[in-house]
Amino acid sequence: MELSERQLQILQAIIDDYVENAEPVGSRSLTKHHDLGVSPATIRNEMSDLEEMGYLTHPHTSAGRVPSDKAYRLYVNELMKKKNLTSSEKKAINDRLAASRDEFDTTLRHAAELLSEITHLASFAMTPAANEDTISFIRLMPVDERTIILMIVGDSGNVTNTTLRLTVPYTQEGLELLSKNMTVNYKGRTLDDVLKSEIIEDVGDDLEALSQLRGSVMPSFMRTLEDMMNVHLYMEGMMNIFNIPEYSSIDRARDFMELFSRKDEFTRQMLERGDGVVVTIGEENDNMKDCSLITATYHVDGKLVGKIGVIGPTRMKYDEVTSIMEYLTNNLSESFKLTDGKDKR
Amino acid sequence: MELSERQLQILQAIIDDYVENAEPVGSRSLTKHHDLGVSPATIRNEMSDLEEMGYLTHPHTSAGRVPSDKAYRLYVNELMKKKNLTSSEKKAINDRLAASRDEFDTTLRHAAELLSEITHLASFAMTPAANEDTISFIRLMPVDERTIILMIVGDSGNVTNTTLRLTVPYTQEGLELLSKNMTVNYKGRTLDDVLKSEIIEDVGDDLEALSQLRGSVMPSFMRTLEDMMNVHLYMEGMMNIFNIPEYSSIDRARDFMELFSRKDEFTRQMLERGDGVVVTIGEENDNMKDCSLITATYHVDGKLVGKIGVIGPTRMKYDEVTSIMEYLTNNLSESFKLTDGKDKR
DNA sequence: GTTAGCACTCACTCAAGGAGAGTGCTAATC
DNA sequence: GATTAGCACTCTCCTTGAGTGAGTGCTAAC
Repeated sequence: MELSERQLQILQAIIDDYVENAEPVGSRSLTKHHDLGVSPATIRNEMSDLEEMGYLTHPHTSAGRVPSDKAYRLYVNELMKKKNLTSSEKKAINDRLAASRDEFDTTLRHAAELLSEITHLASFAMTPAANEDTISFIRLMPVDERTIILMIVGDSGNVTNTTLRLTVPYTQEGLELLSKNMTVNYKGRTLDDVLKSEIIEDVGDDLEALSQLRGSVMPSFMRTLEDMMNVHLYMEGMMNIFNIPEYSSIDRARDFMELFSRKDEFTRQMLERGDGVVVTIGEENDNMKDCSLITATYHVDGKLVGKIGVIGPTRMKYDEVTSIMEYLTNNLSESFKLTDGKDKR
Repeated sequence: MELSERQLQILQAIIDDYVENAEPVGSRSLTKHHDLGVSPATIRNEMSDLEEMGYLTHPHTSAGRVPSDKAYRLYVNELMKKKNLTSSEKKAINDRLAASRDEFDTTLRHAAELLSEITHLASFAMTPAANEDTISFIRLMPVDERTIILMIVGDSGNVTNTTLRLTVPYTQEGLELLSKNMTVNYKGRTLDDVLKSEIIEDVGDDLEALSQLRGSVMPSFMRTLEDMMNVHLYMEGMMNIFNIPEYSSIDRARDFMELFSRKDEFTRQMLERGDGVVVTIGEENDNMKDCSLITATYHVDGKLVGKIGVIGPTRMKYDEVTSIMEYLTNNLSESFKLTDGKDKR
């Protein structure tokens, strides 16, 4: 069952040709484009064997061969070599990410943009799942007589704020007291933990007015926590798929696009994937059985984990794409180190 | 050149049929579906006149008639009647918007979602252009020894924050001093004004350390102001266009989608449009000459102006869409009143 | 002014035929 | 025994042409 050296060589050649041209490759054209040292007839015999082993398929009798998912899997696991990015590619990545270094979500969106520009495929970037992030402090600030701002800051630097319209009046002192009170209660606890816990009616030295204020603020507090935990998903380059022969029929294109309109489901699926560069090919995916999906993880502050990804036809340049993603995630992780080297707590 | 009553009736019938079926309508089928009281031959004569006047076109000799942009314009200006939304439609809109009343951007996104769900077209919502918004206060808050949060609050309730990584150390007092200092300098000024002004090196009672801190903060401050001014664009229902016969070819679909991938350009164009419900049909648009575009404006705090919009083929149900948008924008404006009735300054 | 009748036009569908790329098998060759 | 040349066969794709049907435009009658 082991493939011979020559079979591997032929398989690689077929994959190369097919990835390039998106058309079934025949024995004769293969010998033309590659120096394999044997005649088409020999290629045919080998192709026939490879097909029997499940590495190639046949759209119809008189067509050339097409690599199967199994072939791509073999290629990804054994055959492909890491590509080195050119220094201009590296520079483009570095420049684009550096421009927005201190704005987390913007940086991520740029990463997704880069990914789709370089690979000419659809790409996405997700913020980390923040349920393990811990609360650093909570602050309430006045805007006008009926409007306040609620701000929650996590230890990872994750910040969310909401503008609240109150139905009860408030005082500056009331806000400060409640801010401190909430910070004391929740500091150091994970978002997940706080969200799941009962709302604590800490009556300690509460005044009547304060407890009213708390009552108005708590529902929004919980909602904001949830939003803070939510993974944000940025998608880029969806248009690219229109240029890919695989999706040149309107129905295929629609199917492809619909995967992404269900953002929540898509996000959930992506979260389940492992760390590092993960490649899933065709049938290996739960839905999108005619796509390949490559994800890679980056780290924030060495702790929280976010993902970026690329989606395209199974016929894609796995070597290039994985190499770019590796470089990109390393770069992101480096950017997102909060305090260089030191543990900040 | 004035159209007769019968011609208007026929034109309306043709528009109705064509909007419904997306197929050129012939004289015979028109008499079948509408009670016009005349024979197909008469219809043909009238159609011929209408075509001469530019209200109808002919894909080819032996096909039925298709309304021209001019016909839709006439329809929108003269013929169409306002549709009343059913109470269940109204309820759906009210419920969906009420659920997120205090989170501005979320509410807007929901509005766009609603719009595309009801109309089955592509839709968008834009936050107001905030260059006229004035600064209420600025605050700097510590996170850890190298990280602070910069928060800018506008008088309209517009809040933006950024996490900054400092290369210089800071003190709590330094942050507070700088916050106050910046607030005093910028309070009441419009974002536009501040962005355009030179960075003021207010050396008054500045310490050396403070001026260093200011130096690190100012570039991010400016960048954050810019972000705050930026119009956010939420697009929904792009997938809907796959179900529209006009865009059933991959090329047309691609052209359509490409309009939206250029978000900045698109936003700029939309900002130029007038207030209230604005309908532009086919050739009346600068690009997207085969689409119609309907926009409507909502108000925040009676002052800032944002837009929502719908894009589809010129063949669309103008009466329904405009009615829904009118209802929706009224609802949004109502939601976004900060302090009911009273002027808050 | 309206209508019936009829010739004509044009897109669309379907089947048939030819071209081209490729396979699979067999027999000859190295 | 592996490799190769040769050839019949298969299947898609493209083109062509005939047939169909919806619709118009014109003319003559009402």
